[in-house]
Amino acid sequence: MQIKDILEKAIIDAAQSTISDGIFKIADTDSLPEVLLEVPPKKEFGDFATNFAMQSAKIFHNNPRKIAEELKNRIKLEQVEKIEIAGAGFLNFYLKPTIIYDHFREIFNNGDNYGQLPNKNNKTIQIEYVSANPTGLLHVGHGRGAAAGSAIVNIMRAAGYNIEAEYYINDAGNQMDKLTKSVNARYLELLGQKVDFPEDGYLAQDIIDTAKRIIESEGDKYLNVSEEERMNAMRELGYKDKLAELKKDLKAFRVEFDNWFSERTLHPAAVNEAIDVLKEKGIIYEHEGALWLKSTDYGDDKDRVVVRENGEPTYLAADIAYHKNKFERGFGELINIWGADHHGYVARVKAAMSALGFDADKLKILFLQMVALYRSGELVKMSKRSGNAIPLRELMEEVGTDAARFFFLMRSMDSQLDFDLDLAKKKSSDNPVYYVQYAHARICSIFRQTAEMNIKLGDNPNFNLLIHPSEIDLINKIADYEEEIEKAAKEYAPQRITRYTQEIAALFHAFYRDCRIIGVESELASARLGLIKVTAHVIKHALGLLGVSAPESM
RNA sequence: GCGGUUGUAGCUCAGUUGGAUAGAGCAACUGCCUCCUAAGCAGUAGGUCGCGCGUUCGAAUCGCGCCAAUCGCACCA
Repeated sequence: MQIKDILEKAIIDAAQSTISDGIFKIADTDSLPEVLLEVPPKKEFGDFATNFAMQSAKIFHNNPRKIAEELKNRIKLEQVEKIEIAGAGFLNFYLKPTIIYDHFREIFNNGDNYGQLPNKNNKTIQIEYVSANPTGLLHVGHGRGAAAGSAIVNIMRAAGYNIEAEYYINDAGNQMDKLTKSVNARYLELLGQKVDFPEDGYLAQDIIDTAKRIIESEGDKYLNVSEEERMNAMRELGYKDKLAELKKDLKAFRVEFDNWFSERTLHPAAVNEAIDVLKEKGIIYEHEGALWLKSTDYGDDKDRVVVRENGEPTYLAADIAYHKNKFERGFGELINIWGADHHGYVARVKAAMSALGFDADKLKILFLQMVALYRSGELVKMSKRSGNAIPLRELMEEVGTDAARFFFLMRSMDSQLDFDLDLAKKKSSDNPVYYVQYAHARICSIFRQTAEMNIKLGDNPNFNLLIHPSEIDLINKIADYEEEIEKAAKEYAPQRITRYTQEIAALFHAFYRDCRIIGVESELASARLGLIKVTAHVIKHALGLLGVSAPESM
């Protein structure tokens, strides 16, 4: 049982005993507030604090300090050195120092497993993210989604959730037609034919690269076939090439998926079936030759077309079929990560799911605000090379995968992100990613040297020797780690972990200043080696959740 | 016009069931390498938490109104 749970229980028991002793009276309908234990903002306020007395002032009809006094007198725990009443009625708990050492010893003995919480045995949660069209390169906006999604997947798995990561490939519909026409035009052009480039085609350089690769592998054999045959070939070859490029970039960016779901598999059967079910339920109607979803019945601003006048299903129709499919796969929860520019789309998808009889609340849509790149203080809008939105691979080349991921994960998802390219490239403590990585490298360096000097960690270091404030701070930070993972998972907030890595690195650097390992007597050296061993593990583990490497030397 | 997000130190931002003197990094200024990596550490300074009203013992946090930035409001995806 964790010390927090012990304190919580003791507080509740004390509160209940004040009632049974007749000190305070409460109405039958009242229930005790939840005990909120927090680490106080200042060290002087103890190891844990609760505002329970203030929270219960109302139902006890008494002032918080009086209540706190009664609670204080009833809580007797061997782990607690003293309890103080402070401020408006805070109860501050000061633990016996041995408690933190006992806890730290457990962490130490847990070794590399620290940071992996027990499996929650939940129904698998599906997280769908990136899902960029296979018609061009991933750009930095996709990069932020990729970093956030993969970090959330990692964090939730560490928190003990069962997770399946999925990529939805929009390999059907309009944009594939545009891709086909564009690749076709570039193919012919590169082989010396005169072509009119399609008006709505994709102009970027990467399409030319795709056409080049097709020529490399297939040669000019599609020059002398029918238009139809060539277009079919261009569609499949172009698609294959684009998808391969996407996967290449994602892999380089340390992003992995358990499942790649092709939109094509929904056409036409699943799409038709979804529409038929909606028709049966009477939420589809015909108007001006098109089929409309009556999404206004479910809170949408207006009704939406699902089948166009020309008989083609809209993107929404496929998306309804896709989400229906997801619900039918029986996940406990469905999480989508979308760009902020898609927020207007939520109401209609949820409307369709509700109409189909699913619990739309199970579908959780997280939004990512936009990314703006800055170089020398100036907003960078376009890639010089491609003339288009900045490709993720250019960012990776410029600042590296570690810095790109770390910077993407520094801010909460619903803050717009200003990405400072100059800062991300700096090799100094100004650059937060180096700052954290350096802490890890420093520890590894100490281990290399102590190994040479035959300073031993041993199996059972005496951690009670770690009494310097810098040591205590570091121990406490380490002890917080699993709770931080839990919170980050619950709030889908990877930036909490990013922040945590910066904080623990700062505490380690302070420790490094104050506490030497080489040159102190061996029992103390051993305890300190134990402390930094766990520190290194936690930093590496936390960076791992973010998809950032932890180098052993820099 | 309607909707989402944002507004906290000069800059970039943390700060969730409402709690103690609102935090960090950068930039600025001042110090610290005969000593395990100075890619580091310590200190100083910096605030009407966008504005107003309300709820509360207590509000950066909750409610309402306003202002500003941004993204959206397709038979595009």
